[in-house]
Amino acid sequence: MSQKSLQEQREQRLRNQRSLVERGFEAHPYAFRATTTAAALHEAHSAGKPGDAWPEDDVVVAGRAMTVRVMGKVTFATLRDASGDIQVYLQRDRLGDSYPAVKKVDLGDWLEVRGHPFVTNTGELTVDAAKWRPLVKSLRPLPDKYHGLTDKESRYRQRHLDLMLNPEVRRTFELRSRAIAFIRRHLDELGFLEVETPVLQAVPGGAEARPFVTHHNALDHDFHLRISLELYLKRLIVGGFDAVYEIGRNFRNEGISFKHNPEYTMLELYWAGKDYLDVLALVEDMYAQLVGELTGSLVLPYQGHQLDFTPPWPRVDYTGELAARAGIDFDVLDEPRLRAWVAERHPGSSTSQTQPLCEQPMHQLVAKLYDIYVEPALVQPTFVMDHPRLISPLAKQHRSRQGLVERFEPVAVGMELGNAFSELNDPIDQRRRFEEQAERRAAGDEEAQPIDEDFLVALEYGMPPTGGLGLGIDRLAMLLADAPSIRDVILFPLLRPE
RNA sequence: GGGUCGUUAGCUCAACUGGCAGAGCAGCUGACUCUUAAUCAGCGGGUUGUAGGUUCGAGUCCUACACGACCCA
Repeated sequence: MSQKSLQEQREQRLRNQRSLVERGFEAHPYAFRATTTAAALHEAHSAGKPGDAWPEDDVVVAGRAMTVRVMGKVTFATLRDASGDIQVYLQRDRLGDSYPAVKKVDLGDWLEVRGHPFVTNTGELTVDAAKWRPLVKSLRPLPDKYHGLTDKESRYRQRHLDLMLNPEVRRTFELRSRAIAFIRRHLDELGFLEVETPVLQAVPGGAEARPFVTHHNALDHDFHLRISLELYLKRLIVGGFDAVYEIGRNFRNEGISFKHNPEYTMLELYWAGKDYLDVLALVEDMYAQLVGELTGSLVLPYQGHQLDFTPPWPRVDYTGELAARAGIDFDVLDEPRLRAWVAERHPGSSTSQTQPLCEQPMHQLVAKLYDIYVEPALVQPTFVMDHPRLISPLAKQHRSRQGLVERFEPVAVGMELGNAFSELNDPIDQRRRFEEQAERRAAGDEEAQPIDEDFLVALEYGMPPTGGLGLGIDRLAMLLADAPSIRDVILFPLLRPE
């Protein structure tokens, strides 16, 4: 880290800072008052031609100096603010005594420039400085001004540099932010109430995942970081709220991949009086409106695909689609026949290190077959409907189909975008499901859900018929930004400490 | 978890079958009143991810480790 070249450059920059102070500038002024932005200036003068000038237009711009071209008694610099880049022109004839200090400006410094816009001979909108001052010095050199910062590890570890050097990265995170704002606005207009539920939970439930464990000293008790928001939000429906949502962080103690980060953001909503089909309509509608408003089209280019979000999206049946894609000509929930089929088609091919696929518990077997045959094949936005009961411990028994529940998952480009049910509100049935989970836990399945007695007691007071939804915000952002990895839509993705 | 690839100056990258570690940008000095990857002249900057090993000699070969990327599960 303390390489000589870097150290020398830092010392040089500190000398330049002292030199600026000696010339009467503040090293660290307390505020700046830009009257416009780079983007606003470009928009205001988009029709300007070389030689045009607006001397009556007195503007103040402020930004980071990304390039500085000193040509003796004249200097051009490009300032970058949050909106974009604007060139400024500093000349001795106009600036007089304050001009020589321009030579003490280093790449990366923030500057404030007051002047009037004009268009250079080569056609670039530029602010002709009547006055300037440094706002802060960068003590470190910027990465290569032409190639920028490309090393992915550096980009994730030093996101500030990534944002500085790669404007499209900033746009990605602006897009993510606007998507979340859209969702809030949309749900608020539908009458939903935004709430907050605990991150620290004694019994982590609502999903099948391994939790992070932490410790509260004063209570001398271990807590878990939440793996979902579900069980607390349902308590609020029991309590009488009729439509609630939360956009918050979940923490799952599992591997990292292009579509998994251990902490990620979920929208969950619960809607009294509604079933899963009502929720499906909401998802289809909200996704389409959101994509349309944020990108200007319902067809989204994503990694070489053209994803069409125009409603209605195709609906496919979970078990039916699995049978069709795997080439199974019997009921996939017929356990003996399925095991025999798997033993033949996937002999010994263990997807985990533990046991052959055909010997795994039925719920894992079905889920893995779905992961192999169905999910990767679904490219266009699609609703996968009516999952097996044995992989859905919180969803309500299907009103007309034996062994299935009322559940759907929106899927696109092989990624699960969300998960929704007609919520199970029969406390007796819910206890039975939890007990099944407990048995799996006892058998060594660390992802099986623990029994949440408090939640069961709450359910016994009567939760009205309710539709619920979980929607992955990061994956939504990936689609919107055409980002190949979840790390590209999380500002600070989890990395191993150096 | 497995496989493949990567780690060389602040940044982006070179360095053939093992033979003096280089370039561009950034930096320093100087010139330059419409430049824009400014240009021109000159100069400095390295524990080649870490620890071992082989060798007369290792950025290069071997082993282990660290971190990362991509693919697979």
